[in-house]
Amino acid sequence: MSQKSVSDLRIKILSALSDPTRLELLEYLAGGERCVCEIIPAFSRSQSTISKHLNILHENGILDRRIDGKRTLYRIKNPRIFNLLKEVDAIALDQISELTNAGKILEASIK
Amino acid sequence: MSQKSVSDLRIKILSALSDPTRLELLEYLAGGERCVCEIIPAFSRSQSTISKHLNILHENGILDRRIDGKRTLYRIKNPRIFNLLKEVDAIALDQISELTNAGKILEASIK
DNA sequence: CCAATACATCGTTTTATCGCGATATGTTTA
DNA sequence: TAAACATATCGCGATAAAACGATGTATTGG
Repeated sequence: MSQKSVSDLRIKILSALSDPTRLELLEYLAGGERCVCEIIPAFSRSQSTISKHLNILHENGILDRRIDGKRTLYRIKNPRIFNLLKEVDAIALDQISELTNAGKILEASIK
Repeated sequence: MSQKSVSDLRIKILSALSDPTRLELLEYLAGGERCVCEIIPAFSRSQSTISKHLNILHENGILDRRIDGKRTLYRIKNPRIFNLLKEVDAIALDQISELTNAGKILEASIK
């Protein structure tokens, strides 16, 4: 049995989210469950690449998978993931406004 | 000028956090500003490795750096980072209790 | 039951990341 | 100003991750 520790899971969750395509997939799936056949044409990546990214998100407990006939449907497993992403965005926005402020200060000091 | 977009920053922040040593560094720095000379002996990694990880956290806007004489001090730049980590932990804990529940269900079905 | 559809997986190439020792840089102390 | 100290950076080998086309595996419609 693969012993699960919070530390290991933390890294896995964060790594799973550290990829632009996977973040876009999550945003896309924020709209609800979707089959791979819908997802692929919505992205400018090969079928195998999308399949792999979906699988990574699934392996790391971010997405749930459900097979219906010849289709495979993916959905967000735990909506908490969006709280997490909101926190990331909050920090990103802080970083941007920090730069903006630095710009203003510089601008003011030039006058 | 390196155009900053929220999407880019998101990935950078998440990538910066996707490493066990860097997460440990953040936990260590939760105790407040520390100089590298204190940090290094607290970790079982080479000086160059720790220096690099600190630099990655700094480059990605997670840590602030301050030079005082021949020492360099690092500190958490934005305490929001801990909210982010709390959200990650919440998801990790959900994943663990999900497994625990699956175990209980299995256990019950055996009886 | 054969062809088509929907995905997953494999094998390969390219690119990034980790860790380390060695070396460079900058600061202070003697 | 030379030695010592504190830290960053370089260069490299090893490992992992990303992308893609090709191939494998179910499932279903005809």
